[in-house]
Amino acid sequence: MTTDISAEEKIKEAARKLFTQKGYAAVKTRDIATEAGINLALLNYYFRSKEKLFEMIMVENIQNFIKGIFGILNKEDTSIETKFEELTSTYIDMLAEQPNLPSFIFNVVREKPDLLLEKLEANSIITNSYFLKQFKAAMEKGEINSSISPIHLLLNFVGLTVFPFIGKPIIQARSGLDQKQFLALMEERKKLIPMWIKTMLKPTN
Amino acid sequence: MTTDISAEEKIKEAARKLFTQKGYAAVKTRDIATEAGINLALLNYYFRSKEKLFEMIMVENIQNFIKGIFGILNKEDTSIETKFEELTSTYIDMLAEQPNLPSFIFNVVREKPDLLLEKLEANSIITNSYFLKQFKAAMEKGEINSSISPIHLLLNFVGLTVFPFIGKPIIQARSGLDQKQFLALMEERKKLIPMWIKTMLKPTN
DNA sequence: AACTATATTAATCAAATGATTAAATTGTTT
DNA sequence: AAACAATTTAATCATTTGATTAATATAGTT
Repeated sequence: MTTDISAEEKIKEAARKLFTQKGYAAVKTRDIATEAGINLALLNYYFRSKEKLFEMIMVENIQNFIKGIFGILNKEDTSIETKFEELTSTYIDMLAEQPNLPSFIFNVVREKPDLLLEKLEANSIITNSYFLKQFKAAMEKGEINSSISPIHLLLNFVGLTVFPFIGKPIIQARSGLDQKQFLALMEERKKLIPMWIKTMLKPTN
Repeated sequence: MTTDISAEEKIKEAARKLFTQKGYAAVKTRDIATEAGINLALLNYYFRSKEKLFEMIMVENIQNFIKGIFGILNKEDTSIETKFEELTSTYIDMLAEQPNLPSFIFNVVREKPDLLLEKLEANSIITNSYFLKQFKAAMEKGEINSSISPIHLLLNFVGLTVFPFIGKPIIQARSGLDQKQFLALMEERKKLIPMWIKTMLKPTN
């Protein structure tokens, strides 16, 4: 017996699924209504407009995407390496459950550039983090390869972690990996990525 | 004096620009007509339908994305390391000129999953390449770290190279890098990425 | 010039789409 | 039960959107 969900919830979940999968323009209000199994008018009754509904989903998706980072980046008693291990593990678990979050987010920038960037303002998570202080300190002490700037490191970490999920549909189609095998690969990467990052950070002497 | 371009060309270029930027559903035929400065009916006169026009652009975009790989992967007289250097350089140059090709391609899979994957069938570039033979041979000889499978390597290479361009709008907005600075960073990566790949490949003894 | 094929335009169509309305149903309070 | 508010529905609107048409203009051919 499926728990009795309110119409409002049904709409929101249908909208989340479709918007996250296909973006804004490709999803029609009638698609959402059908997916939710409700009358089209209820969408406007509860959420005023398609636009408003989308923004709501978008904000939640962004929060899902960046929550979990904050705590890790600001721990004062873990090493840089440990932080990368925790970040990788947290991210891969999250992406395994919501594999098209990254595509969604990068796509909002394409479809509605202003909208996302404006909502993203509040996000100074990284620049204000304890992690960054820690990183700079290690760099001054010469414990870190100074030829790799923090921005390269960030690009690398996010690229290594997030990219496989963006490319997932193509990868699976081309390689023939099924869902299980794909997840097993990602599980492997939980150990591999921090290792790779570690070697990148190692000072060249 | 702008060279006199035919209406057909104007439409195609406008379509390429807009579709590549925003995907299929978000672009309206009238947007294309306006961008091209032509009468709406000409779009259908020359290209039958929005769908046909889109497919044409898509195929060309995919070809742009994968051309250039083939030659490099099948050279019989270059080392694995050299191949990665050439791939990185070729790719970053190409992406610098067409930064939203990756977003476009990954997005087609979202909007029209069947369409892209069907067109992608012909693409067995990697699996049939001389590179793969070379790679497997090196692995058997123990010249390569056997804990990293070719698929991880591919994910890493593409992730490190392509991801920054997918994330470009967000990265620029958050970091304040201008176009010039961003390109300088990517230029740096031409040397860095092959180096990182190299250390990933190094056997752990 | 007369003819023909091609290119271009303005006007219009039909379907799709986001949104609203008024009526009907259900739920809650008195 | 009566009265009221909240929810849901079917019908409808006004725009948007992809596409077509018929008329006109342009260029090329005889």
